[in-house]
Amino acid sequence: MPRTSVQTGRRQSLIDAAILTIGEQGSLDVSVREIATRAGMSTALAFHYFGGKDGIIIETMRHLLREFAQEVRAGLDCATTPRERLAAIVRASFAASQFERTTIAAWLVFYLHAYSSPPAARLLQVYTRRLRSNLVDALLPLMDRADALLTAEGLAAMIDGSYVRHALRPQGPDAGEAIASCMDYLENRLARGGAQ
Amino acid sequence: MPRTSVQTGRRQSLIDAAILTIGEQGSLDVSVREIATRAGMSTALAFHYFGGKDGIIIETMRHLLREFAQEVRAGLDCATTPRERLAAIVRASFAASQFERTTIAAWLVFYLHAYSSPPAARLLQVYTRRLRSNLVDALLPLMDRADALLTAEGLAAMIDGSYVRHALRPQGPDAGEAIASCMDYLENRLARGGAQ
Amino acid sequence: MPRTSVQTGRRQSLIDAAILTIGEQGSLDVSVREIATRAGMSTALAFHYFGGKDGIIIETMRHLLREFAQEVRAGLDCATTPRERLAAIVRASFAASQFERTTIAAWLVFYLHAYSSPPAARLLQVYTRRLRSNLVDALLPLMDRADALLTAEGLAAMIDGSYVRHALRPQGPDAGEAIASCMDYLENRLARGGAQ
Amino acid sequence: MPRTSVQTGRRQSLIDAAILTIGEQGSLDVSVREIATRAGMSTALAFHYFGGKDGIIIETMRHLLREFAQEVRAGLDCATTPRERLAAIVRASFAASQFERTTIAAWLVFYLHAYSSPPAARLLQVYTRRLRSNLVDALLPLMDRADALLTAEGLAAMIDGSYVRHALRPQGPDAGEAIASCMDYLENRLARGGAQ
DNA sequence: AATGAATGAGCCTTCATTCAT
DNA sequence: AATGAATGAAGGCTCATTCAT
Repeated sequence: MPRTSVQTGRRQSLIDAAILTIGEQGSLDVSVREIATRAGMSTALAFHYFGGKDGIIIETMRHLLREFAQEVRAGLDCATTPRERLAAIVRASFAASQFERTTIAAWLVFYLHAYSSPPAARLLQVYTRRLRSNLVDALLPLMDRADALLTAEGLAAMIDGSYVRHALRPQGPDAGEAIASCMDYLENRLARGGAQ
Repeated sequence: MPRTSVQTGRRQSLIDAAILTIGEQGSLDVSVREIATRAGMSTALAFHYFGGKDGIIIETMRHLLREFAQEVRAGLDCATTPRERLAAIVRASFAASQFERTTIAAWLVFYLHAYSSPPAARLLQVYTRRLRSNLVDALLPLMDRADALLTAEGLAAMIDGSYVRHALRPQGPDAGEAIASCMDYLENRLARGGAQ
Repeated sequence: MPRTSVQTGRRQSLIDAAILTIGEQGSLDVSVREIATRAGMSTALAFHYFGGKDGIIIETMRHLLREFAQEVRAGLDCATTPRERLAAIVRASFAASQFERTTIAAWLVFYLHAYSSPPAARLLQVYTRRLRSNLVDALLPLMDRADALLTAEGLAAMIDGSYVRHALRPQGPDAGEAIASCMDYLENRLARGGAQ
Repeated sequence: MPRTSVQTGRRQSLIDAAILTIGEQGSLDVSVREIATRAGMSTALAFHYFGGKDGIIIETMRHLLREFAQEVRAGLDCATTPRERLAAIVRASFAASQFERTTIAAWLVFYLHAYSSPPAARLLQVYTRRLRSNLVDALLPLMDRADALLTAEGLAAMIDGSYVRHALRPQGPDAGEAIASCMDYLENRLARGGAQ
């Protein structure tokens, strides 16, 4: 049977609450009770919807990844030149929906979680690979394959590093600076032809 | 009274076990019991030495940071030119003692922990600032102040990003590649004068 | 929402078990586990209902005080003359529901607990004051205010003292003797007009 | 071998610390560590001297009882008439060395402890009986045996009750009032011949 | 659909106690 | 005599999870 709209709404509330709670705490060591309370429902209902804490975690992760993927797709749809495509991917990474203190922390938590949880690792890998192939595809018209691979890896590292560092800044994250850093890296790679 | 050598040894065992356990689990949500058992002592003794779980965590963090600082200092002592100084810092970041799967994960865990724990945040900031000033000092002979600040931030992001990404790779981290990436970033910044 | 009858029953079971356990042990140093087991429920459920050990203690104390207050009220309702009112209060103090070895010990434990626990002290004071004003009110028709205050205090001391002493007697407490002692004190005060 | 004076001093320090700690806490649920620390020695030394927590408790109790017995004996030595003997016993009960907030609480704690600890009960009974026979002996010249027994019991209850009640008063205990209450009780019994 | 009741497991922590020095 | 090291046991409490309603 199809999910009722009420169910969809409840599920979404719970995922939102999970991101918030996990992000604030900077850890998965949060109780289902707290998440459920925040989402305005009983613990038992959260279990009913997601089957368990693991379900909540995986579903929350999936939500974050899906949102990011949409952001990327939307950006790519409006881009025509390779450079525009690259800029779109970078911009998507720091889009408003993602680049907020709490959400950043949640991202990092999931990164770490994937480190020891196979299902989480699988989930993350799917998106990681897709992003990587997006980057390489956009770079191939601009350089040879070897350079493209290195540049993609470097850019991805730059993006992730900016994520981590901005999350830590007391003054809060700044998407503009992060994007500028990444694009600067990219421009330098393009200008120098990746000569190492 | 001075710490006896047996106490020092026990404390170190426990810190090592903590890094291992936290790193493997990718989380601070590990029991003191597991850490203590791994270190070959009773839970109660761990409390006797560290006062509590928080004490263990903070002390473990301090150990990691101190070890990194030593690595940096050792590298800087052998460096003469600015470029060598920069390379030394980068290399220290991926030194063998740090850049191992488990240790990397522990680093990230502490990063996240600082996110919600003031004492951890203070501790981390001390080292973060020192590293930053090391980078800027080494860059100032090579470019103007504004560029130096941007480059330092970018290089730090590149280092952290490489950390995160290498931790996730199924094939395990590769210090050589990470160092190459960071040095490439640096060279490009130097060559182009940071023109954005 | 109103407390379900099952909840009320469970709560009462736990309070009864608490009185028993605390009374037998003569101390608050009893484990929640023991109380809960005796009440036929899990430790976790005890926490669910009472929020913690403190909650159990305070609620148990409240129960004891409430029961005593009811006993007093019931006695006063049947009394018409001042002397009858005084006798009623004395009798209530040694009523069957209160004057049993275990319960007496529990009373003393709570007395002592109030000594170092502000919430317990507050709770106890409310009842102490009410009892005192009951005594003084009943005495005022029989003597002047100054004497009434002294007599009330003396009678209260006599009641408490009988409590303590009877609790200690190997042969167990004897309500009749205790009541006789207290009434004798009272009669002497009335006969001599409290001349000191 | 005889106890060295150093040992005697240490033991006394520990007993004093025990009275203080137990009295403040209003409970035997205090750690040996706290007592020992307060007495300025290590936990292990406390064990060395007293054999265990039980030893500390019993010895502390014994100290309190002995001190009280001395106070009584000293008072009786100066008394010549039966009335003076009775007054001496009452006064000893509220002597400065005993009637202080902390000490009172400690007394009550031990009373309760005797409730469930045979050794403590035995100890207490010895003194209880001696006090009782002191009272009866002093009363026999003034009334017949039956009345003397009742009066002794009543006076003892009055003393204990005053103890309990004064310990609880926020304004602190007042020895003068307590003594007056007890002597008033006694005078009334003597005047009326204990006619019940 | 939704929730309170209920619990076993586990965690952090403290404690009384012993032992080697 | 005196102490730090060391531990098994126990306690209060929380949590993920199930179940009956």
